[in-house]
Amino acid sequence: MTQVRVRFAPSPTGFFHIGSARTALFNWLYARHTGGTFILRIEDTDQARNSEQFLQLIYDSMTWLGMDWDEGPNPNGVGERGHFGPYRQSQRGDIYKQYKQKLLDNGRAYEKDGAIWFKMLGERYKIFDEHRKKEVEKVKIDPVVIDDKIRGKVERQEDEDFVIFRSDGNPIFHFVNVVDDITMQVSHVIRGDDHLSNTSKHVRLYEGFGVTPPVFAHIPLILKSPEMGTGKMSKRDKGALIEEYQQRYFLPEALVNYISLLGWNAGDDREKMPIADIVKLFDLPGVNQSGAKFDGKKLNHMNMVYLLEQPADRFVALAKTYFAKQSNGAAAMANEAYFREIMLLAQPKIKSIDELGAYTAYFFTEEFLIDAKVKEKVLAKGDPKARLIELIAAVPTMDFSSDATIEAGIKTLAEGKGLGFGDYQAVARLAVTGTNAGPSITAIFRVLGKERTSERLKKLLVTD
RNA sequence: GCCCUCAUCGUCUAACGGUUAGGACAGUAGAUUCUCAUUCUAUAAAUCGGAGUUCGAUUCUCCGUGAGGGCACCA
Repeated sequence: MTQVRVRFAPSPTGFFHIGSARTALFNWLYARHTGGTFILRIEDTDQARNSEQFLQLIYDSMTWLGMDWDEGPNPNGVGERGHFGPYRQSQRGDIYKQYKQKLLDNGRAYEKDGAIWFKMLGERYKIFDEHRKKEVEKVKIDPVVIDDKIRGKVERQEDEDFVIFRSDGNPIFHFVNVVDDITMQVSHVIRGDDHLSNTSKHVRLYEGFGVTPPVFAHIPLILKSPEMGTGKMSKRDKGALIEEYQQRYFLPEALVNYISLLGWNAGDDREKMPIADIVKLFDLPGVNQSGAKFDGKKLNHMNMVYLLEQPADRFVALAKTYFAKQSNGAAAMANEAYFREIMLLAQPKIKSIDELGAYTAYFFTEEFLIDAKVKEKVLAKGDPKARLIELIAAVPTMDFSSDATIEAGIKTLAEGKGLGFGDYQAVARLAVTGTNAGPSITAIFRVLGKERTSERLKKLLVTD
């Protein structure tokens, strides 16, 4: 068994999207599963569309998702690792020239109109192509048979010469892709289904170089969800960009877990599982053949499940990075212990980190908003004003040392009036948070302290 | 138009040719907690159509249909 060498070969011509991430992930998983090598190769031959910004985004996204590469440019873009470089196609011009010459020398390439064409072998004839509205020259030739690890045997006729070097001197994708895979000794090409039709070209190129092609494995595409329309997921679709999840403070391991399930499963009912288990179980024959529609709701759910089980320290650290980026810096500047206490109250209640701001706002300012609808609702029920007055009177003598003592205090008050805890809860919550949602009211009282609790209760009474 | 690929609940997916076609997300209905969220319980929901092969097809074959991809001096 030869050593597994796989590569992920993005081009820095746009945002890093979920389809790219999944292709990268399947390559990475296969490398880690087999103990092979994962190569990151930058396909930046399209000088008109490349950008340094997008190149950096590739490094950042890969790193954030936890997909480390054994060979390729360094994550900071300075220098590189591995012995098969350079790993940026823009720096491999000499290698391409050399390989172009090989084809020129062995008669498999020729020049026409300033471009270099790859020559198919066989009897030639001309035919008018209705689709392209021009006459094309075709070659009578046997179909290429691709023994795909995921799709099985696929046959396709490749019966036209094609350009491998543009007249401006730059090589074309098919050519560089194959040359790089040869020189980097790539053993398995795992890529999107959209390349399946190209593969016959690639096989002919390998043949032209006299090299045995690698194993191919074409994974199904990620499609738009029904509400987004039809077709494959594109960079313009909502939820398609990795960057977006990073900015929304999704947990990368949740995102990785979710996308691993798009076209693959563990073989049992398990869905949420640590990356080590996915690595252990992942294999090419287990990959599905049909396209998977993207479901943002399931991803949200996965993220929530991961968030709930985060250790306190990691959650608080995540919350800190989130608040540090918010325009209102009050939370980020808050006392460490106070901040931590609040975040841990919020953790079991929120579905994503980016809800934290709104969810905990009232802890960090006295100028929090009162939700008008909630207010209307709460004030319409029972005699909230009387309850408020009673609370204001009772709070100064209550024991604020723990949730339990506060609960006892309110219950004592309630019992004295022949009422229940619930009769005070809603109006108290409205007064101190402005909402009808949040952690337990006793915890909020305790964290706010007697002073601020009293102030807020009084404030509502006055403004009411 | 030509070529390639695919086809199980709305969505992601299980099911050696023999199951009451299973799980998860999203629905719906209840229960629980001081609110909200979580959680729990219940519930509805699928084998694209037609031929064949077989004692028996979700599963194998063919034909339709539908969906996706490709057909560049883009990657």
